[in-house]
Amino acid sequence: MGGAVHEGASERGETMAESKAEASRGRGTDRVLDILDFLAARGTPCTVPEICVGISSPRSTTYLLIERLEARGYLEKVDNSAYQLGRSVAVLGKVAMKHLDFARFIRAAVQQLAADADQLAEFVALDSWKQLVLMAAVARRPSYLLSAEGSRHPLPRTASSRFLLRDFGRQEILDNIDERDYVLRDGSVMTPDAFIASIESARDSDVFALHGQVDPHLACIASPVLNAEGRCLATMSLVVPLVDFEGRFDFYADHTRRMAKAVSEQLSLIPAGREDILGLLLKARTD
Amino acid sequence: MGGAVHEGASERGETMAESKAEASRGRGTDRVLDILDFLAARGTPCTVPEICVGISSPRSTTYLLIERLEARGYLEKVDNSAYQLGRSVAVLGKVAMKHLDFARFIRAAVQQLAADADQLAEFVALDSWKQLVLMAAVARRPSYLLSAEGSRHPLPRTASSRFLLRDFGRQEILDNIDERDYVLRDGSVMTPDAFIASIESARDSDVFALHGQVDPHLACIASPVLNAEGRCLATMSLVVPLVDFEGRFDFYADHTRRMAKAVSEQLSLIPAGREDILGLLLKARTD
DNA sequence: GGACTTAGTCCAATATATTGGATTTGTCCA
DNA sequence: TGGACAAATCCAATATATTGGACTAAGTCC
Repeated sequence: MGGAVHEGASERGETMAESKAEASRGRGTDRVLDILDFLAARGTPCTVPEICVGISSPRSTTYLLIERLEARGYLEKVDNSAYQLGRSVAVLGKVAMKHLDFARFIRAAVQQLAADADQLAEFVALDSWKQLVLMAAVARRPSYLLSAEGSRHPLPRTASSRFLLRDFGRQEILDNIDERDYVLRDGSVMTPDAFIASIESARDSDVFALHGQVDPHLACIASPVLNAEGRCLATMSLVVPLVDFEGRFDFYADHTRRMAKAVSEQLSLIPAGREDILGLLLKARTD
Repeated sequence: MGGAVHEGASERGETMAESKAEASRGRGTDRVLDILDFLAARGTPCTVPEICVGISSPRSTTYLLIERLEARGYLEKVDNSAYQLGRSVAVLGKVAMKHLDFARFIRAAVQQLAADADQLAEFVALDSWKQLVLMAAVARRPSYLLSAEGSRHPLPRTASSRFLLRDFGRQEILDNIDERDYVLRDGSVMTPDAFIASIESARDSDVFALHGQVDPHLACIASPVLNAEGRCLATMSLVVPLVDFEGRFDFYADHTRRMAKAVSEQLSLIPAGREDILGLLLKARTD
């Protein structure tokens, strides 16, 4: 949505403009939720005009609704005239958190994936331009693998990075990744262009596998965790000894994909660009 | 609001019922927030009919609004047909919590009170039919006082209890308080009836003081922290050596009252009967 | 200090959200 | 199986929430 629109010929343009577009009225209930979602997505206080453009609603309506939300403690005015989510929302969230334990759900998913595949499973996100392992679970067999929660890896070495970097611009990627990170485990060097190309090649896939990049004896397979708009928030990933991996790509891919989808549903409403919320949700201690 | 209403004579009652009440239409935006607040106040999943009576709204409207809320992740269906607050609300709450640190505010208030009065100040709630000190702050002078965060005291000994028990029924109070708790510090025994009477006597006050009950050399003064409906959620309290207290009641009462009011504003939207939310809010670790 | 931009308020016209009640669907038990 | 009750859906009538635009207030910039 929002792509460039082909302009009609100018003489026709007038005619089309004449057609009463009859933009239908918005609904108050939707607008109220739009306002809340918008402020959550921003994360910083916003003025009423900012909110107006952010949710594209008329000024009169917006002022009215914001007044009502403020009266009920859903919004609070900070400084002079910027609003942010209010105490009612905080209380509501606390109550919601009692039932909804995101951290537990994701951990269960990681453990399930580890059990299903009988391999090391990870839940991975982007942090400071490294791959950060947020959760990891080993299968029942004892694992010699080094990956642990909290560990960071250079992005070009990881399968997950192909999805995690998908929504960044080429230049941004080139600017932020340390050039030492392009040195792979076997000592060979990947060119930034090859890396970008690799990211592009994964754009339309829902799994991506690397063999021997992290470790010469390991394969790594990842599947993206997406929000409602299709932005990649994180990945589910398996680390598999090459000896197990041969000829079983589909098996591992299927399980990884399935769990990534399940987690995506849970996290689908995290707004694009607010992956920090993911961190907050995982830190939740609910009782 | 909600006090007992004098019924008119029965024959007049009919006449009044006849008057076309012309109940004006409700507003969708309000109803949406009503639903969220109601579910937060309940804390358990509710069916649509339950919500209808809970917020007294027509069925058709309620089904419609709930459907919209569910579509946006603000509500989730559990089991077959009961709803509870959804993941959107949890995310919203997380974001709101970044700005709104209730724990910090209350702690600041307790410390302020301690500094203003130059005495031990406490933020106190009811827990398992004891008085629980949730937060405490000492004035700049070193204090020999024993009170500490997490400590529990028998209710009849405390000034705070007169407010904390205000909204409970006589029988409930009698049933739940251990009879040993009626033994005061000096060894004398307060009768349950005297305790109930004491609670009643404090009902219309916004401060209550006890001399020498907790300790023969101490006075204790408390002021209630109220929610929007006037329910007592907690108290702000000062513990003062009797030697300092003499002739300075107004000074201590004023400060205690003022801080209790300030905290009340912060907590005013905690629903009656959900004091557990207070615990959740205080535990919030926001970064 | 005057012109210009941005923020906020107010109001009448009308598109539509809300509503009661009828209807259908589901559930429970005899 | 059927009868009774509750839950959920549907629908037309109308009360009203939404809206554009006019208007005022408040900054901002030369």
